[in-house]
Amino acid sequence: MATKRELFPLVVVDVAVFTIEQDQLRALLVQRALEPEAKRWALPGGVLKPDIDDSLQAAARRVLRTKVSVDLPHVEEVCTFSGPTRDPRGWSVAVLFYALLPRDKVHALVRSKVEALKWADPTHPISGLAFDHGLQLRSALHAVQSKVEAQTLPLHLLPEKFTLTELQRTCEAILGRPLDKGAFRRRLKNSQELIATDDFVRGAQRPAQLYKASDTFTF
Amino acid sequence: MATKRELFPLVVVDVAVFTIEQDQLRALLVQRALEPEAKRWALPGGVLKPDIDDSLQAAARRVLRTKVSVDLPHVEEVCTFSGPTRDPRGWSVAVLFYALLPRDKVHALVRSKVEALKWADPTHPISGLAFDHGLQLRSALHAVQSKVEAQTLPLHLLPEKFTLTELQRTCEAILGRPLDKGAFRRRLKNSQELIATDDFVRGAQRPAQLYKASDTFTF
DNA sequence: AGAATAGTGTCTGTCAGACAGTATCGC
DNA sequence: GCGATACTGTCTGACAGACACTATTCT
Repeated sequence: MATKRELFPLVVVDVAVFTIEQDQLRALLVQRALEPEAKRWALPGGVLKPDIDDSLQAAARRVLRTKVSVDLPHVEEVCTFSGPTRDPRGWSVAVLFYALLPRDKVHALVRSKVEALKWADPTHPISGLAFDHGLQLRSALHAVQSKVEAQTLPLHLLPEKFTLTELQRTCEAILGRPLDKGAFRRRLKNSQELIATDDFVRGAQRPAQLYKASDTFTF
Repeated sequence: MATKRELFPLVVVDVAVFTIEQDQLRALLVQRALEPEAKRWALPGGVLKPDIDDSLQAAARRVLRTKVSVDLPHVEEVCTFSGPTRDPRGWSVAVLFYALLPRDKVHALVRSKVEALKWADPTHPISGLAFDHGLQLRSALHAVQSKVEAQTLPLHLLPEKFTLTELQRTCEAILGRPLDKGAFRRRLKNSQELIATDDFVRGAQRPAQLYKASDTFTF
């Protein structure tokens, strides 16, 4: 006798939220409050609600608003994970997204409907996550790394204005390897992606010029 | 009053099948036999069947077996299309894949459960396709072009053994621009992706050496 | 021989990595 | 002045595009 589950798969969205803390790349994990997989750490995710979501991407943004009270405009699809056994509730499709949280908004997150939040280091595998979220996190990391490797600037991880050194540290944190300062700055000068502002950061040494994204920039 | 459709989205897979005909890139279209959008041209696609599919990718391969009687081992996910209005049946998720059909197997296709088949030129937009398949086809084309632009060889479009000139013509058809012969061949010599065979093509002029994919090659 | 296609060699511009050098701050 | 960080200039090697050149076949 066929149940509804055998005719209609469960559709969920999961989101890997990345940020930068102390020049290190971090990924957001939430501790699940409800079954299945209650109490286990997982990527924030939720079941698609066709009655209130206008698209899968909108569902991903709703999940972030609901679980950590943050609205991130830039949410990108990575790929899907599917099959009869990845979720104990039955045949499921998980659509994975990633989002970048600006470094200066890390402490704006508020947990809601989850037991706890934490930031983990995604650059080496994390075991024990719920469902196939360990695999999903690796896929999301790879997607972000490919994007930066392909010369895209991860400006959404930075405040509105930032120094070139901060941007370089951010790229290095994502890629997991050092970049040459001269080559990095030369590339940015030649591209039209950044606009130099008149502001400078006055710290303990020589002031650094602040830059911002050009109007034409899109991640 | 909520219907089932408002709680469970329809999940479908669509596949853009590419091949090479007379040194031109072609995409497979099928004429739909059933409502909705009966009689209109579309990408081959079908509803996910959780009771017989082990994954979305397996569903995509099943669709190709069912509709055009071909089993293609290399089916890659592109992205998803979703929303309440893209399919008249209600809120739907379409997962788009692309597949490459070897040039020498173009005539192995047999229509089944569709009115007709045809090969279209995907390099300029095709209007009038069912659902959002015009948009999907553009996305799939872009995915294949990006892959080849990123130095991946589209060997699945060629017979098992092929000449370097044939490979170059194939890449040119996908990218829509000419490639330099010297640079193209130099790159292949330096990479370890191809193996030279002892066979030659004897045609109307100087024989050309045949190559095959190296064992380590993966698309 | 001539046409046609296969295949090679060479020049050059571009660009990234390496790294040394200069500039400007706080102390 | 000195340390620290910001920023620039230059050398070099890798590589892609351009293109001319040679090689081998058929007619």
